Amino acid sequence: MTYKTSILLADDHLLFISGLSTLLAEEQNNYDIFVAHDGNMVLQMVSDQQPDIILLDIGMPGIGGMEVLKYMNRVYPAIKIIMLSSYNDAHLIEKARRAGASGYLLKNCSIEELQRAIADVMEGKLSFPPIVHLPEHNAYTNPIAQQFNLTKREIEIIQLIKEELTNKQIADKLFLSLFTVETHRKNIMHKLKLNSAVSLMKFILDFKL
Amino acid sequence: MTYKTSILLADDHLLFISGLSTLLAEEQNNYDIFVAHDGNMVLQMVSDQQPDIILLDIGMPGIGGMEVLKYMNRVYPAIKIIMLSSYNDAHLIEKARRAGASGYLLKNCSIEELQRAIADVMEGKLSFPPIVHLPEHNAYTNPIAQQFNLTKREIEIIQLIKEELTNKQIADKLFLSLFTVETHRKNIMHKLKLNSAVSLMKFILDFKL
DNA sequence: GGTGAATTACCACCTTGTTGGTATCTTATA
DNA sequence: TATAAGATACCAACAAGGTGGTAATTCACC
Repeated sequence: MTYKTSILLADDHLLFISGLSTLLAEEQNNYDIFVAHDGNMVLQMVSDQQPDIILLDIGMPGIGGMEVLKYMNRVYPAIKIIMLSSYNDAHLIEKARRAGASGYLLKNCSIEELQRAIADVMEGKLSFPPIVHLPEHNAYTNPIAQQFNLTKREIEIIQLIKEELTNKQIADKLFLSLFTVETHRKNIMHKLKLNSAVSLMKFILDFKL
Repeated sequence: MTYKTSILLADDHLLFISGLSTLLAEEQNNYDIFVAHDGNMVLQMVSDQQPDIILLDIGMPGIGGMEVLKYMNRVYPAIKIIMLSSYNDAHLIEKARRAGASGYLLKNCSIEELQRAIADVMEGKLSFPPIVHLPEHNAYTNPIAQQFNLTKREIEIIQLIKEELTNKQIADKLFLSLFTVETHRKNIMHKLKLNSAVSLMKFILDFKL
């Protein structure tokens, strides 16, 4: 009999782990699947079953995935951990890597990618998404900003408004006249069809400018 | 041959819908399963397949679940929609109900609950979680609000400030003197250690008051 | 019944932002 | 090179909010 890779699925969404365990159990590669739906249960299952790999939801309630990861890494360094997350966030990925994860998978990956990652990790490799320097959604490429025809300077000023600077402070920072900043602000307000500094702040935060 | 209930699974997490469709396909009750992983694909699949039921993730990126729900309800009123969500949030549940959903399921429900909900909805019933009046995290019980010793009235006024009302408008709405509102605002600013209306708005949004 | 917190109300002075103008200079581009 | 868009700068009148006061009334709670 061939060796079965034992996998612990840890995610608080029952539907997700039921589905995923069915899916994995169906595959010809044999897996032993265990499930846990909160941090405490993970700790329990790990000490009971000593799985090879844990697929660990990063966003579990209570003891979160990151905390479990750090704990596991300290107490069971032999167990490989692949973080599961909804977010393709370079920052999160880095955090997981530094905390000792063996991999990071997006929940919208395919089953093939999942199997590939499991296989890689079992061979001792790491499995992280390539650091894609996507056209990052900074303020300048923000679709909202484009939609409202905001200019570079206007967006720059919006960034400072977001930092709660007054027109005077912005003028000093950018070596501009107070009048100039007022003019820019006036134009911004027109373009966004707003009529108060407070509304502007709400707009900026709501639309993540 | 018995009639198969056709179900469209709409969720951006491929692993989730792969798993769930396997799980549902395995069940003795026969389902026809289709999947979609974004809002546009949902619209496409619905017009192609005319499913009986849509299991619709409330948090899809791009065109969100709520928007799809509203659209479906208008254009295909015969199709029943069960919202899938991670959040047991009375407010969200109410929103879904009012927008015409036939049900609301938590992603951490069991497969049995899912089947029960599908069956109920096919019979024309509604399937919503019991309205549990949990200690709701409204503005009044918000830990931040408590930490800063904000009074009921102050929180009430903060809610209106968040709606971009001016002091005058708040005074009219609450049948108070403008001076009174100014006083409340002054006290709020002191308690939060802020010094401008703009900073206050940022604080309110950042801390989700 | 007294105390303190909460709510209400007022005033004067100041700072900040809003609005609707005008006007010059630069820069990208057709 | 002509034109348009962008950035810069100024002004005046006005609106909104910020600050530091005072003070009366209500209401919960000891």
